[in-house]
Amino acid sequence: MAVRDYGQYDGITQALELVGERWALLIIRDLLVGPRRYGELAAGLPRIPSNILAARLKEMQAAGILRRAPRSRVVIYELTPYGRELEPVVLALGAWGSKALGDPREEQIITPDAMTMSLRTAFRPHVAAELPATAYAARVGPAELLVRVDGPTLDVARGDGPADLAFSAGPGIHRLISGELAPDRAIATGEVEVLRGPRDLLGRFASTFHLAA
Amino acid sequence: MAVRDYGQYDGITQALELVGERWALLIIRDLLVGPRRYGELAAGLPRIPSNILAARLKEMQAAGILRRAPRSRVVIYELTPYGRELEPVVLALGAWGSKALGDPREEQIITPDAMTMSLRTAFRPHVAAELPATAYAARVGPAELLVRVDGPTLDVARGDGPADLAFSAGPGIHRLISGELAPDRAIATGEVEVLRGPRDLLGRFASTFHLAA
DNA sequence: CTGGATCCTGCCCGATACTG
DNA sequence: CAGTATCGGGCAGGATCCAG
Repeated sequence: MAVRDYGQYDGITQALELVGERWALLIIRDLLVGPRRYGELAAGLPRIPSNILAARLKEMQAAGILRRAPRSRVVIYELTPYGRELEPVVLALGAWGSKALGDPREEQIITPDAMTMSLRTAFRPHVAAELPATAYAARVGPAELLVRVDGPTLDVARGDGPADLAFSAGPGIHRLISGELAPDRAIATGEVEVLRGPRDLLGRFASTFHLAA
Repeated sequence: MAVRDYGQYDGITQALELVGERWALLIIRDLLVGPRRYGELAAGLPRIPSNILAARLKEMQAAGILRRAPRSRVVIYELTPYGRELEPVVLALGAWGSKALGDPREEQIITPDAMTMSLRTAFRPHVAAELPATAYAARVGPAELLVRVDGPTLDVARGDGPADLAFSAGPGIHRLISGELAPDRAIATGEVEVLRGPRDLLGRFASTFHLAA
């Protein structure tokens, strides 16, 4: 730890020493959605080598960012309060990076946890507060999410459920959120397919989840 | 770029592909203070190998984060507007990391640019707005900074100048900003030495620059 | 002298096999 | 299922060298 060290004393450097290594912040991203088992983390990060996942978990545990918690026969990993304080960092990174997202390449996948954090990034509570409570069932690739907006609060859960609007989308959903693609055009081009519910609710979705340019 | 790829399509992953590699965000940190020449960047990051610095500059230039700008015979590097949008990310990282800063190790240094960004991180504009305009001349290790607070705006420049309060501090200045160390105790223990001006202005400094727990 | 490019060494990462 | 062990390759680290 002492050799491969940035050698500076300030907050940014310290942060990078703790979570600056490869894969670390993606593990944090998934744990911000909820506690996860080792296998769940591995499934959400298909390209991570298992030794790297194990190493990162150990390092971040030693740093007080996450903890191994035994839960009725199985072990789960969960963020400590200090680890949860990384949420603004992850949201800021997500907001910045999403502006540089082009079209997805063939091998790029969208995982449920990544999609959940993207929605949290794009969520505009002050806009949502003015709108009626709405539940959306969104299927993005293989990810099924139940998105409940109630006033200024957002809840995203995996799986299906009762929803005012159910739709299925490809990665083009990002262009909808970025405002690059208008809701009705998204439906017209087939990038978003409405499965149940009034299709004009997609406009409400787009104004609730929006990343400013 | 295609092999060492995270393989996911979302904002956070994209951000990490652009600025997630070693040293990248420290270069951004320094460029957020102002345009810098190659040698200035190298001086502010003493441990970076020159090939890595050159490589990062090229990569981030290709990504549209910074640009090489010829300025009267010399080349300077400056952030593009998109690169400047990383400021919230860097500030969030700095705020988070500074909470984990222990005592500095022997070899850890404080550079002027790092200190400038630390001050920006800790600056509380709403508090400063209630206080009279104040100029501080702060010497932290080898870094000499002129810190001007005028209402809700902050300006940090290198070098000396007219100031209401001039003080010299070690790395313990971070404990002052974190609230761990009261201003009068910082003076009493010698962690901060007031060179010119009324010493109770250090209290104003500490309430202007403060990181919430 | 500044702004890099080049070389070599070593370690981290990536991939996979293997084990409690 | 939850990791550990092992090995090869590639990026990082450090010194040196080159061009304008």
